[in-house]
Amino acid sequence: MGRSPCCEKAHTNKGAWTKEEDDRLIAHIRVHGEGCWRSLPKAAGLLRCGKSCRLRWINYLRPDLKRGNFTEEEDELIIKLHSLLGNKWSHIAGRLPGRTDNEIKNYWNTHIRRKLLSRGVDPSTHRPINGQAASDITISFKKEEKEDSFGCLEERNGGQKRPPRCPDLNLDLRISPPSYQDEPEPMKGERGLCFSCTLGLQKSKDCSCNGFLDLKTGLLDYRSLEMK
DNA sequence: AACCGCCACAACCGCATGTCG
DNA sequence: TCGACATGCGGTTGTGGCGGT
Repeated sequence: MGRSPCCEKAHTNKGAWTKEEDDRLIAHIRVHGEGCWRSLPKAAGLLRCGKSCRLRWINYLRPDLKRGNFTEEEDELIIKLHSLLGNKWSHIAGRLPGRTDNEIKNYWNTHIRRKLLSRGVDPSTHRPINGQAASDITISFKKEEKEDSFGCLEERNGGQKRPPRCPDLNLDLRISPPSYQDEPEPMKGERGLCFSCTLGLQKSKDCSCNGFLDLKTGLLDYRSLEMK
């Protein structure tokens, strides 16, 4: 279907935002709130397209953004979430309060990729580059389980297998720590993890433990538990 | 001082998805 | 149900800073 351009390109500024443009955008959103991005530039007196305004606000001007370096804990959390979700930056960002998808995407491409490569891990598959079986970051689903919160398990309909509904999710992945089904009970103080928690959905209604990603800093944010 | 290459990150682009009449 | 529109998302590009030569 044909689409009109998102903005009148001939009459819009491009490139870096000026302080004045930032101030105008902030002032407008303070008064009118977020939304109506298409009409916002005109209303705010900005020669920018709506998408540009939205990006600028979401990625840099929002008051709740956490600027500055990523912590080691954030690094590891991003790696874990990426192993589960792939390049779903917005979903990953939803679990890192104060961080944006764009920020995480850039950080991944510039820092974490290199970090994983230096560990001998393929950043896209999270498997060892030398071809060995992945040791601790893989996803596996038990056949008995009916469906996870993302609806990614195989379903059986009249005994027939249906393909997973999340073809873009690497089902060869499993997140550690592994289930204890074939292992001794966890040591006192160690925790087994329910399936919700292995997906970073601690405290969801399905959580049956108090485990995974329970960072001491309380970094996790469950605003976006509902996946598309 | 000038040049070059690399890196980090801000911003853009095109497509997908959601919503509404 | 369909089309138009608004918004969101992920990949890619552009650019400024910095260090090395």
